[in-house]
Amino acid sequence: MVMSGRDRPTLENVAQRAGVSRATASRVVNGSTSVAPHIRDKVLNAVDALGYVPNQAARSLVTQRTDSIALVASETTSRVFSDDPFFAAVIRGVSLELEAADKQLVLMMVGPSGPSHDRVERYATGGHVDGAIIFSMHGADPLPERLSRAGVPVVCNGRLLTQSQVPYVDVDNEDAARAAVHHLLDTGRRRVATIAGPQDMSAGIDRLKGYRSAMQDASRRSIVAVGDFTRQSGALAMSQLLADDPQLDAVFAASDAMADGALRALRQNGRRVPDDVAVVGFDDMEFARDTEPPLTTVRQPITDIGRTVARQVLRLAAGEQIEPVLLLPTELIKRESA
Amino acid sequence: MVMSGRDRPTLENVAQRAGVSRATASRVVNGSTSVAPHIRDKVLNAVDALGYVPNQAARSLVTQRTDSIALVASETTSRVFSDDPFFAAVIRGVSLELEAADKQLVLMMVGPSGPSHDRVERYATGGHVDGAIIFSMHGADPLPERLSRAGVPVVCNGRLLTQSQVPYVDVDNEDAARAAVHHLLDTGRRRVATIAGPQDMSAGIDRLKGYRSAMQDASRRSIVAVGDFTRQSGALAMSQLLADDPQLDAVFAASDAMADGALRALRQNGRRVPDDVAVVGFDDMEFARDTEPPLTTVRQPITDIGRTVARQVLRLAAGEQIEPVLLLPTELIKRESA
DNA sequence: TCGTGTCTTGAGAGCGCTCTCAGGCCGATT
DNA sequence: AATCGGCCTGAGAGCGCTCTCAAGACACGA
Repeated sequence: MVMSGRDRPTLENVAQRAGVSRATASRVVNGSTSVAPHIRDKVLNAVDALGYVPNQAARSLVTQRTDSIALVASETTSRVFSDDPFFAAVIRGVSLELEAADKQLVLMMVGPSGPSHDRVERYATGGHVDGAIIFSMHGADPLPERLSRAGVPVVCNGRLLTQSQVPYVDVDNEDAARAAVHHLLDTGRRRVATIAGPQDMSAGIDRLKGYRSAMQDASRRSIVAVGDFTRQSGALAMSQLLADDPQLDAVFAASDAMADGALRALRQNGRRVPDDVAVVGFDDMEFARDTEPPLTTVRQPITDIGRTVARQVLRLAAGEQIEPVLLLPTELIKRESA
Repeated sequence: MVMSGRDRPTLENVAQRAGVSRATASRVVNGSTSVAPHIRDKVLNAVDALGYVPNQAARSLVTQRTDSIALVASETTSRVFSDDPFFAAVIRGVSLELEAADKQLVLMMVGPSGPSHDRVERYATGGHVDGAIIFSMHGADPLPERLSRAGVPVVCNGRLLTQSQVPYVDVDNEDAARAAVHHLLDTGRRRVATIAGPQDMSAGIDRLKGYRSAMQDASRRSIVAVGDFTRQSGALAMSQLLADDPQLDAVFAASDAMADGALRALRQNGRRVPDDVAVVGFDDMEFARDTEPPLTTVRQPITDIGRTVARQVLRLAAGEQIEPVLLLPTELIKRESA
């Protein structure tokens, strides 16, 4: 078995070439200020003459840090692996932030609480990472709490459904949904339905709650169908809603993908948008401005959520206190569908 | 700075508790067969009594392996971070395969040959990973070659545009495109246009080449517009094509997202699909069956590509010889758009 | 001139693990 | 009964790095 790194230069080599001790070479490499300039230069020269790169394993062994953060995502989540690019946007944000801090991103997918669950738990609690970001949890997943209890800095994306102190970053889903529904009501819609997200995820639950509360405020009856954030489920739910209440004149979908599916279903059922039925989505994904008609939707700053959650976990790993809950702002983007 | 793992049990502790030497404990943990069963049991008991998890850093230090593989993706790639879920599907495949081999996935995004490029290179050549998977490269990116030359096992997704021996996994884009165009011609279409992908990526180049070659075979003139794999670019390109040749009766788009954009543009220009214009896409993404009309498209096994590329890099890292080029099959999925 | 304090440098002890090597035990063979 | 061979086990040497601690160098004031 040929190892690529067998002949990689070590700090010892660098020190030798520079004519200093290993300790001094280490100081230079790690940017200590208390090294005489001319010695510093000698070491730096040696470093790039030899193409020296520190061995992370050796470093971790002594520092007890790994400089890497786990990003745990549920593989089954439709938001993660379907035609909803939510996942990519979050990763992007996380990645940007970690890169800036010179940390690595270790991606772990977990199935529905199967063996891969244990694997993640063992890996994370095993000190392989300095912290973990968990997102798109379904149901009352015990993972965040467990990791946290095991001493791993954990920050989640999205409110936890368990009783738990694990900090999280999210938008105010309930409030945002309420705003969307109010917009519909304010523009004269009477029979407003909703296509809710999965009811084992906080985003799904809270947006439905927001819808209900807004409808209650206006003394109107709720008309609900549940999807799973995908286009297909949106189309299906829309058909159901139409069957349930052919008179409905507006629908609030808990994701843009579902809203897009709904648009299709409406079209196929001969309804004009927004003339007959107004549609509001949620996310403001890129494709929302290209649907027919362009989608009025609740923008949430997905990449920012990724960045923020990463920043929080880094702070936590650095021993800082962080806010247990951080809610990022949303904004209703008015286009033509409502 | 409180470290979570400060008091984690070490192999020494396990050995002590089991009343054996550290060497024997190590043997058990690593599944060596030459350990007496009753001793083995004692050690295993100690392991889970203490909740022992091996320290990866220490292990790496001596084995010179890290058990992790880097997945390098170009951040600018529209396929990666737009409404095209290509990225997620590849990751999924890679992840599945690595998980099965108990390897970690380290995700690295690179911008357009900026500082992040060096970072990736340093990191990978620095022995932090056992291998690297590179995908969605733009232009003549020197990264794969450099890493490979530095002794890092590298496998790419997609043909390289540089002269290079770096192995890759892909589909036969040229051939697949040819098949798509032939289908159009065979069904009586005369003026077949194409919306090509970016011409600094092999997938873009090769699919265009396939289109051209099929058109030449049929002695027809090429009608070309170039997009960047996104919906928006597809819509734009379609409008251009329509302006260039109002008589066109078919279009082959190099991605489903662009095909979807094209469908929209066609609709907006009053063309019926497939009656006036037939449309064929490429990818067979999930949404392709829900477009209006459902999209005829070239299916490529994206998740499989991810799996395969992961498998190849693992083999390479294990010192095996691998095929320099591996082409996975495509299939023309006929739906209603053509 | 000598002592004191400050600053830079080097020596060396591990971090937790794997793996080689040698020793010990035991059954088998002559 | 003595010797041989095979199989387990333990001792110990590192892997490459960081960090503590002490020693050396130097400037300064008394």
